[in-house]
Amino acid sequence: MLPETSTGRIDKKERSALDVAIDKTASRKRFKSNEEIYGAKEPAVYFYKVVSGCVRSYTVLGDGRRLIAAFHLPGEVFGLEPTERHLFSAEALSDAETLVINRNEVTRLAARENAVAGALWAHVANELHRTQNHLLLLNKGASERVVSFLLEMDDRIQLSDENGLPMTRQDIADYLALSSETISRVLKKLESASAIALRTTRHIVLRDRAVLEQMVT
Amino acid sequence: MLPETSTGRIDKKERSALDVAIDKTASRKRFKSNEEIYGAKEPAVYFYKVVSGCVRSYTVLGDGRRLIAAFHLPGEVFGLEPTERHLFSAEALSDAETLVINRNEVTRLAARENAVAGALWAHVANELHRTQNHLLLLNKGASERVVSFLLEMDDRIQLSDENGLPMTRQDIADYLALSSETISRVLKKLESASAIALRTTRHIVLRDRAVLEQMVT
DNA sequence: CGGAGTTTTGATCGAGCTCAACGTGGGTGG
DNA sequence: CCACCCACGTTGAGCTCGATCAAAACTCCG
Repeated sequence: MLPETSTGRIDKKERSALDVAIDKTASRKRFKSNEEIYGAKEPAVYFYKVVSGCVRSYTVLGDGRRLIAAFHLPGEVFGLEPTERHLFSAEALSDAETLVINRNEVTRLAARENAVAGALWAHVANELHRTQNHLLLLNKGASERVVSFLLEMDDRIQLSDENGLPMTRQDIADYLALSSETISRVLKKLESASAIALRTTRHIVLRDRAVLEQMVT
Repeated sequence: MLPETSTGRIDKKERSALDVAIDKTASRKRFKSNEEIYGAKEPAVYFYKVVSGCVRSYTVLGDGRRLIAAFHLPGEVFGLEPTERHLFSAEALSDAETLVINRNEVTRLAARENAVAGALWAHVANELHRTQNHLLLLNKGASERVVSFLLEMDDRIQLSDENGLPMTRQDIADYLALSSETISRVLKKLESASAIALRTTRHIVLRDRAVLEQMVT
């Protein structure tokens, strides 16, 4: 028990234990661009694993602004909340293919198989870690937020000419709690400083990772 | 498994299961005002339960600003991270008495007793829920943050003439990511609107909860 | 090509920060 | 018991960063 992932990441062994559980019970489902996968406050009957495409988890604040809590890329599990109801809504960013898993089946399995229980624990721990990082992010300046985002995305997908961002400027803005105009301006500034290159709007290449990393402090 | 606390709160049964575990193994330790309990990145060998006084979990950002992640009041458990090392530092706000629990002992117990494992799960789930709320908080205006804080504190301790806040303005500021000056000004404004009364600096009374609750939206 | 959604760019505005000065109250030693 | 003291809190003035508003430019498809 208590899988002790010092990095906060799900490690290989646990991931495969959960994967096995998922493969046993999952069915496949496709979502079109901007299609809702589930809404906040709905009973969390299912959770999901991204096969292809990209998904956003978000909530709409009282004043109508949208806060994106996370982007979910292929291979990642989302919607597996420790509560009975979803806290966030989820939508496909682009056309997306997912595996749909019945939550109860997996939790029943977890009661018998320790490895699965460990994987679930690790997943929540990971989620907590992510959220804490997001919290720290919002206490930084605009440039630092954008740079953190770029570095994070470059870790998760390889940013290159062939491999662009799956999300719009507005999505980035809502993730970083900035306006889309500010995203534009910061990116421009980073390009002028030749820390990045903007091949097209979606294709951003990190030119000087060292400089970028030292900006986030 | 998966204790399903829809409120995100640890429910009675689970709390007592963890309490029993704590009572079996805990020793008592006192900390003086502002004394460090543990530092960020230290191995998380122990976790704690507040008996009396108040504790803050915080981190210091790159630019020297301090972000308080949580205040821990009597009865609450803190330092029980899902990672091998503490993510935050913890200090006593005031003179505080705590129970110190060896983490391994409890996790070993959890491997055998399902109720204890459930309590641990619930604790992390609760922590996640808290952090998510904190995240949403930082996307609101200054007044809304302060009001949210007051309502939260009134839920946790009864704010009254006899029962003041345990923390300074600066602590509140670092929790809400505002300056202490802004805290002062907002409190003043709320008093002028007779939504609250400032008996002394630490003794704040909520006069019109309805108005306050409708401010946070 | 054309048209709608997205991105960029510019100009202005404002919430909250910073810096500085002043007030206050709780604790300590005489 | 009082006076002093020093950390804490309040108040004011000006500034800054990023939001907002407006409009032009680009891009992706039909």
